[in-house]
Amino acid sequence: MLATAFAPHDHSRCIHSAINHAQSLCTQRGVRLTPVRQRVLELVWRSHQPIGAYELLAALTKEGFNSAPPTVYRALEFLCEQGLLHRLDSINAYVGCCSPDKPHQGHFLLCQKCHQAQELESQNINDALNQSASAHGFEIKRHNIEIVGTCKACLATPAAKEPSA
Amino acid sequence: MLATAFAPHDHSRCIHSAINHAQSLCTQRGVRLTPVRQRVLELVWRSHQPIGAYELLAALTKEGFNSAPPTVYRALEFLCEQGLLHRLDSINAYVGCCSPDKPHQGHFLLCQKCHQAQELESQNINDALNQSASAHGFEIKRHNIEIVGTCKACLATPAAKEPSA
DNA sequence: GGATGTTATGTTATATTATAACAATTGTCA
DNA sequence: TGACAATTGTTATAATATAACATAACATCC
Repeated sequence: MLATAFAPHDHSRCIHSAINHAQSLCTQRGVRLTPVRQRVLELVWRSHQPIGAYELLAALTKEGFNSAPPTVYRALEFLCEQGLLHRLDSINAYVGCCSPDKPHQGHFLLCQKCHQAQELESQNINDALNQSASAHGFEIKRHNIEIVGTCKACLATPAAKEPSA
Repeated sequence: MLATAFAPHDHSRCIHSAINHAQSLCTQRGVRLTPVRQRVLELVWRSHQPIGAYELLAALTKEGFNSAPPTVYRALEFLCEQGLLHRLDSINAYVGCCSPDKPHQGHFLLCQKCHQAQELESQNINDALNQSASAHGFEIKRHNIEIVGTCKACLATPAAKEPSA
């Protein structure tokens, strides 16, 4: 799953794995993956394209969930706290986390053309950040790394391209 | 100027230098640093603490500038395009750029305590980002690197501390 | 100087994103 | 079962950002 957001793949496995993972993590941690929380997680995982709060809200409404903004923001907050989602600040949108069992902040490649997001976990980036921070005596709490550009698949296809999953 | 946001310094020199720099760059480029644009730039440079659009708007209003949201957003857009400001996506705020003459995207240390922002330009970070991107065949257009935590000065002072400039 | 095109600003309205505050419900567990 | 905690419902509003169109300022060519 780790490096496939931009490439065609069996996305149902991503969803499945994410939900299973989430369920067992929440059980382990003694927190509750309630119906609305699980549904939000599934909706975010429908694709590798980050999704906004109000788009999620619309989807929930359509499915008959009660839904006002706080509903979805609370679910998103919970899921982010649990490391099941990441928020992408540059686009006010959320994307599923690829390895929620180990706490981390993601590094993201965001394709401007197909709008997929690929999460990276680069030790080199972490090292470089830590080095810069410590050179300034700065103690890191969290970080946000968003790299915007064009993905390999979109570079290869001159015409506009639809998201692959 | 480059490494002093978190430390006490003669901030009037930062402001002065930023404005002079901006004026000569705009002249060079044949673009206009109009009164409202220059004033917004000065207001952002009042400190190293990133400032939001509506706070700028309030300041402009107070000074008798015409001001509705588009006024300030347009000025901010211009200044960002010219590389005179950076936008910090994680806090919806703007901060002056320390080296507007060479095009770059900044890397920022954001202190949660004193709310100052320190811009970095780390070749190691750039290298690590480029390496990760090219490993995925990804072409970088721009990036946003925000590191949140506690600065040296605030780590040294147990009590709450006011911004130094 | 006046006509003309371009850039910038003024103005009104509204879209988008996010949270506060309090009430009701559900889950937990002694 | 009662009591407390966690979650969700509900209403209202705050905070951030842009669309759309009108007007004004500037440039420059004749």
